[in-house]
Amino acid sequence: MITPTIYFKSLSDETRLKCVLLIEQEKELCVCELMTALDEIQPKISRHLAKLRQNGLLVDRRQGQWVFYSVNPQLPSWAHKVLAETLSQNDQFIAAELDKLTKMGGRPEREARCS
Amino acid sequence: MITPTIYFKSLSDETRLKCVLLIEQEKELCVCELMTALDEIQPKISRHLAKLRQNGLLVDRRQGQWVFYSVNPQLPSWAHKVLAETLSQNDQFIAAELDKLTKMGGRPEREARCS
DNA sequence: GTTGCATATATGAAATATCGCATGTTACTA
DNA sequence: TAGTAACATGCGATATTTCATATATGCAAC
Repeated sequence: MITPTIYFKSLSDETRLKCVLLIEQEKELCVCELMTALDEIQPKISRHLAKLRQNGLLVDRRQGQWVFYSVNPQLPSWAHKVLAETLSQNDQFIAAELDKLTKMGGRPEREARCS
Repeated sequence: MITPTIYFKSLSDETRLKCVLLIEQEKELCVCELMTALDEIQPKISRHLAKLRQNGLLVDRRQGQWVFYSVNPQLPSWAHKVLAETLSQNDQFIAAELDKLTKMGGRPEREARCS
């Protein structure tokens, strides 16, 4: 079970926090979409996502060449409420990133998840 | 206004997080009470409280020789809900500290605040 | 197998955070 | 004014985090 310290430490970096909030908002995003949204190089995004996965905040699924990340459905409810509450009152915080995501071309197609 | 990044960075250290949650629970605590509860030396507690004050999470009031810290009433509601939600589902996280606080002798008397 | 794209990780340097100790400040008391 | 208790801060040492670059891995198409 994730501790409050590990949880908040995971959210304490701006890149990681924006990744998590974008994923919370969009349900599922792959590395290349986050690269475009945040305008950051691939290893940087990948490394932060790895930390978020190791710390239990995100889960990933591979579909062909893409790896999609989503919020871990097993997160305790307080942890998920923290994300939902933060997102609901901070649209400005990820507005520019969501805009770039919308304007991005060639986004990968999703197949239905077996969930 | 506090940014989500600064807010979560403030909560990312275990000492700071426990201080904030204890204060949220007890409404108001002074440095020496937090020293006892967390069993940490005074400069360490004081420095973390200073950072929490600088980042806008806490406010302080001096009463005689004591300085009492409480949660900033001007925190945006999402930020306060994060504290309340975290506290409500993690009693174990600060149980030992609350116990030491209860057993502490010679705690300072509070005077009514002019609020 | 080879090429190409998406993603992951290793490495080491640079930046940042945390710490203990010593010292400074403020307030009460005598 | 001197002494004591509570709290704050300056400083150097240490630990942790973040970063860019380079390289490795996994998958699909040919």
